[in-house]
Amino acid sequence: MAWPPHLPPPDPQLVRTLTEQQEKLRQQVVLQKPDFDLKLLAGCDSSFIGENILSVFVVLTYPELELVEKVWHYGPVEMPYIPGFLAFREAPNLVQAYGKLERTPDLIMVDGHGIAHPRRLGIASQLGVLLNKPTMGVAKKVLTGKFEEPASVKGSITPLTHRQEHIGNVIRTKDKVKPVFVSPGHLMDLETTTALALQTSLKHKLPEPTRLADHYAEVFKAEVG
DNA sequence: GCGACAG
DNA sequence: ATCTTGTCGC
Repeated sequence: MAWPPHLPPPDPQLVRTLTEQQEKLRQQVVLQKPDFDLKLLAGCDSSFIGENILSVFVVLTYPELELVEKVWHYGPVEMPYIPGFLAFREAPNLVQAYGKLERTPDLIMVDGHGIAHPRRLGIASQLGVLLNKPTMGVAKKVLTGKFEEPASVKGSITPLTHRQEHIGNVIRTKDKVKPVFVSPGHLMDLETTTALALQTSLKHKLPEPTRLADHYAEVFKAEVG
């Protein structure tokens, strides 16, 4: 994979190392119908402040979707952003934030892709393996694959495919608003992932877990900075 | 060879 | 992700 024109050219040696690590983690990813009885649903997101990263985790009840907990962790960013290797930059701090939760969620919705990734290991999948927890990815933009624009009415779904594989779905979670790209991360399947993304999308484009994590990332950011 | 590229 | 102005609609 090459890289966007506006981004600093990644170090070839670093990319080689990270690619090897991704392969090992990818082999641990499990795609299956989740076996949990969904009661607590978490959402996570990160924001940046200079050389530091602020990661947030929120936990909501299911199916009520009431916020019951929110935590954050602030630390230095060790890795540069390289398309396809986002997890190496954000996952470490997300794991630290996750450790601060008092409650144990049954599933985590991550801001980014799951297996809808060039090597099938987006940040949602990688985080799932690191935490040994069911995860699903909800991204605002496509990274890999082809798709048709879903109809403009909420609920419209279109498949995201890559190399003959159905790696995710493009979902219109709100009328006339750009769709989101969802894919299973770990210990999840595409069907459940798609259903939950829609079920938890209320009056906004993003499902509640991810939307609230995104929201509190801004709130905490103001408190920290 | 020419694009495209999560956050 | 972040920077950054005005503008449209509920």
